[in-house]
Amino acid sequence: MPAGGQRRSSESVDNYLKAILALSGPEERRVTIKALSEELHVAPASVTNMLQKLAGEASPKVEYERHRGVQLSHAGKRRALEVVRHHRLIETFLYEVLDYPIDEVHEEAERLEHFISERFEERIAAKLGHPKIDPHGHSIPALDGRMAARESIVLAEVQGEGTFVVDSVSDRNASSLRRMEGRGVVPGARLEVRTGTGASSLRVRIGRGKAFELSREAAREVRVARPPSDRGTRRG
Amino acid sequence: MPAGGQRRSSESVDNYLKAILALSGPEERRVTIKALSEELHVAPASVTNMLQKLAGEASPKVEYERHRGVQLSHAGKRRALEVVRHHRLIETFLYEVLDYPIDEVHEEAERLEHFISERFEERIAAKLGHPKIDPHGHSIPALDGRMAARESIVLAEVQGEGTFVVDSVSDRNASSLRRMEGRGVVPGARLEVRTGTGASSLRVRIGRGKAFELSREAAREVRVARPPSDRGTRRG
DNA sequence: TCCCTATATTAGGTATACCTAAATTGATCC
DNA sequence: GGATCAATTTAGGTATACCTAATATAGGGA
Repeated sequence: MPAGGQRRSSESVDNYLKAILALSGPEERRVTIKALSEELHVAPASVTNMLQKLAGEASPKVEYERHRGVQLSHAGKRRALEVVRHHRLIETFLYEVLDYPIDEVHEEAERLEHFISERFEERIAAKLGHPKIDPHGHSIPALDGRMAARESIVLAEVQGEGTFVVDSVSDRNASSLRRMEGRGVVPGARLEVRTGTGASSLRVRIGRGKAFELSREAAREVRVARPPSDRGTRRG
Repeated sequence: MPAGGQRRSSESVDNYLKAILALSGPEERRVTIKALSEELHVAPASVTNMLQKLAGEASPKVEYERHRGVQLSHAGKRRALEVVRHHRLIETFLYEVLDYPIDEVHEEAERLEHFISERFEERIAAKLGHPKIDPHGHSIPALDGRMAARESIVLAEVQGEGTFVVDSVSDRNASSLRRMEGRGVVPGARLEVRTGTGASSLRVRIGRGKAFELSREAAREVRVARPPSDRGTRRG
């Protein structure tokens, strides 16, 4: 037997499942080998191998057809959501209970998510009051895998002007995350887009603060929603 | 590269180092392949292989000579103590902060000890007020590897009668640990040995409770110390 | 001293999960 | 309808960490 991370349904497998879940989006499109290869920083050949293995198991975690990409099976989606639940609960726990800086939360969770027990999961959830949202603004899947759908759009894609509420900030890039926090771009903050059309950067304002520039690049990390008062209105 | 538990100084290697540390005792005797094989539930041949690998590294973690057993090198001891520190801090944290039952703490710590970051270690230590003892009564090594020496003896080896303080209860056997807790055999408890000579069981009493029988087998899991008031006296 | 046995070692294999290089496929472009 | 090319797949290899079976060795007892 290998290293030890194995008998426990495998860190690698978990990462493939999570990546497929993330890349297939809410519409659950098929995911290509290339996309997975880039997401996971693994050679395409290795991805093919792994998918063939996962598709050939007793209860397959993916549906895979040569040259046609993959989709999660029911079992695969279940496991992927469980790992996402772990990840987001751990992030919340590190942030709320252990006072981690927001930008260090992701990396630790990325490792620990594979190794915590059901009991650990249950205990931190209880300690946190069964949170539904993590510190980045992402929904935490429930125990049964259900997850609140969020209606939000990528800030970089906002056209024209408008007022929004910050929905989430991606945890993938620690330094960007740190800068966002420094500028008050945190979930729940009121965000006003001043000028957005076409330009390579957006001019935005947080609450009543001073307006500042945000590159489209950086704005790709942020999702925003219409403020509650704005229901049904369309302006952008 | 293998599963993922590898780039991080390896779960397996950590477990070998911990086992050598535990088996070599305070006198740091050489440890045999057989002892390690039994401790780790791994075939003797596998142990030999691993030790040869560890001894042949750039900065070797063990000193190994064919047919003469192993000892930890300075680096190896350092790492082993770091893992023990992780283990005991995690146990304390699970018990104190997450309200784990005492008998579930070990298994979870056994897994997580390999994967937490320095930051995590530092945060839980701070949260707990830099504890020196874990919930089983074991000393927690300091950051620099120093560990308070404890003067205690195995309860099973007590001859005659006497009054003691429970020093520690082994975490290796969950069900035994649970029973001990049920009877009040927990670190710090006052324990009186009523009759002990030769018999296959001991008659003991906790505090002012009712006396009960404890098999020598079970008593091997418990370490006791002379009560503070009893310094210098010898009775057993 | 020599043998015998427990202990240890070597030799050869397995599975996971990665890699590179070579071969194949499918889709598009002319 | 065939060529071209990017994407994918196959083939063959690496490292870790296990395993079993076969072999070697050390140290005690006759």
